[in-house]
Amino acid sequence: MTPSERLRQSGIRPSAQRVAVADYVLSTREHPSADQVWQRVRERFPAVSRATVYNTLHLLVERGLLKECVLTPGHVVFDPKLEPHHHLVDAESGEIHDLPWDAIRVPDVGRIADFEIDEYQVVLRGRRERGRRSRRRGTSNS
Amino acid sequence: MTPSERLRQSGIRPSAQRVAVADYVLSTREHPSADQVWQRVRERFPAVSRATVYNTLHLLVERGLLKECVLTPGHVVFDPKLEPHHHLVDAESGEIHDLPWDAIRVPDVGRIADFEIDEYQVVLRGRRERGRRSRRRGTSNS
DNA sequence: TCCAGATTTGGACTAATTCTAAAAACCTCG
DNA sequence: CGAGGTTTTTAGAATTAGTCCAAATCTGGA
Repeated sequence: MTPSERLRQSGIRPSAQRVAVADYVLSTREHPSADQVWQRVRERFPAVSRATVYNTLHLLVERGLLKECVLTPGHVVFDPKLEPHHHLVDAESGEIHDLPWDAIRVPDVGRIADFEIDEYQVVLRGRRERGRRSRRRGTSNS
Repeated sequence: MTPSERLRQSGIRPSAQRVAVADYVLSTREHPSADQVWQRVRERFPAVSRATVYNTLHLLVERGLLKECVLTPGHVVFDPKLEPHHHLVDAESGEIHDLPWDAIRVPDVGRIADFEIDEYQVVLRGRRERGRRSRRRGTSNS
């Protein structure tokens, strides 16, 4: 399905600007920030304003076509992968990698205390291995 | 151990301002933001500048006395609990709750792909139950 | 075509954080 | 104590990410 069709399906009128944003952000695996999206979109559509990019991103999130995630301080990024998955942050480069849901099986957390859990994910931080294969216990990053 | 002693132990000179910050932030369970810390500290020490509070918080994080965490967009908070644990975010109030490490047993993630994992935690989002006990599958929040 | 509503725009505005340069506090040694 | 050097603190300016706004532009339907 084309981005334009997806927009229409979600009740979003596919204006040229929106399609330009969607074209990029709904297919990337780069976990871009809003400003990175703006940069990208301006390459092909130099006139888009920042406000339009922000508006569109929020619209896409609202309609469930895009996910927003915060994994590192002061850095909100967007992720078009809708299926549940986990995230691995490279502590050195800051790069974010998706991990398939089944890579880590969390015993089902239907409820915890008196909370009903809407969603959850494991967030991992680590660094690319350079040969040495030590292994450490996980620690929370709170 | 007093906050002042802990500072000294970590090689941080315990100035009055730093002690005031540490007194609060190293013992709270509120997951305060930097500005909340500033508010708090000013109650007892009206002259502290915001810059000092930020400096001190960073120093504490650097020396490992405090953890910084981002769980919601545009909201960095601090957590003095150093032991590994998970986090549960109340989707309605935004409140952050600590979950004991053993509340969720993640099968050990020593390595994933070619990454060495430094730390990890499960981040959950949910809402306080009001009677109805449906249960949903977890979904990532990416 | 014309209109009402939807969309986009640039710029002003805000909030959070960092930076900066000067002032204040604090050691240490004589 | 008192000078001199280092560390810390301070106020405010600067920066960054993001929001808001009113005006201009566009669009689809009658």
